[in-house]
Amino acid sequence: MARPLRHPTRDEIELPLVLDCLSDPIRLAIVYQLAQHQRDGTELCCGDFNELSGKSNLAYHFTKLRDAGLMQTRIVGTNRLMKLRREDLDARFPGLIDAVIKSAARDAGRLSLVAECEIADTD
Amino acid sequence: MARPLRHPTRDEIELPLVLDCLSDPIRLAIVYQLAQHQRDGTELCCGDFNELSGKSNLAYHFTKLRDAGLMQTRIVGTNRLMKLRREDLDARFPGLIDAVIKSAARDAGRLSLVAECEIADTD
DNA sequence: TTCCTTGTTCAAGGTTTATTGAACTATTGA
DNA sequence: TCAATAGTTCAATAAACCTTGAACAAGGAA
Repeated sequence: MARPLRHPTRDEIELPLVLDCLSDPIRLAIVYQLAQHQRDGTELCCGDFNELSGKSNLAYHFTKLRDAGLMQTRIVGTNRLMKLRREDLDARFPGLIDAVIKSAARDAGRLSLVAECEIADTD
Repeated sequence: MARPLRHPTRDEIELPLVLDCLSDPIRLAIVYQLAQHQRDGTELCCGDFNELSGKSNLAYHFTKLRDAGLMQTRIVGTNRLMKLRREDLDARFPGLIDAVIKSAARDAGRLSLVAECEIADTD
């Protein structure tokens, strides 16, 4: 399981692939949650998204997000810690991720960006 | 041919559908060209995109763009005049279209946003 | 009217996608 | 060593997607 994961370099990140990733509701929710937790420096692991779908389906979406250059994954023990590649994305496509995250936040009601229980406790 | 075309209202425009539209290279090129010509108030007709693909394939993409709320089409004689729904999009998703257009412009080389001949005469 | 132009619609095709469950690997902890 | 945990990979399936060409509809010009 310690196979090195391939990530595209900054320059290899392609706009259509990024937009395609963001156009899927589950992937948008993943990116949204990564963006939220990025602000306090937290990395998330696969299990943190279990409310969004089944494990194998999530693994499929994680691969797409990693291949498109949206997120970085590092392996720590039996966990995968993931974070948004914000600096790279901002450098390649200034303002894009920001606009998407903010637009998603405004439409949070229709988009189901988080699990039901997480919506409940908005303390 | 004078059937009224259905356009979603501003509020009905959905983020995932918009991003999905923009993730296809042909549709991104259409939106890009609409955005360029919008600045001088020009509307474009279907034929203006003939270099991008065949007519029936373009009609398919036009329908998707219209259904997603990205562009408005009005019928004038035997032509369809199309424009970007910039105000509606900016109201729903501030900064998004701008970031996408600018990112596309930067990557113009890889994206083939215009026909070969148009790239040639950059006068 | 007749033809030409503009553009849509339809059916068919091949491709890619998202989703599932079962089987598997690797690490941790008892 | 053994079991539990975290996550991947594989095969299968149904749905959606993009593309093509042929047939169609409507307006403008001769």
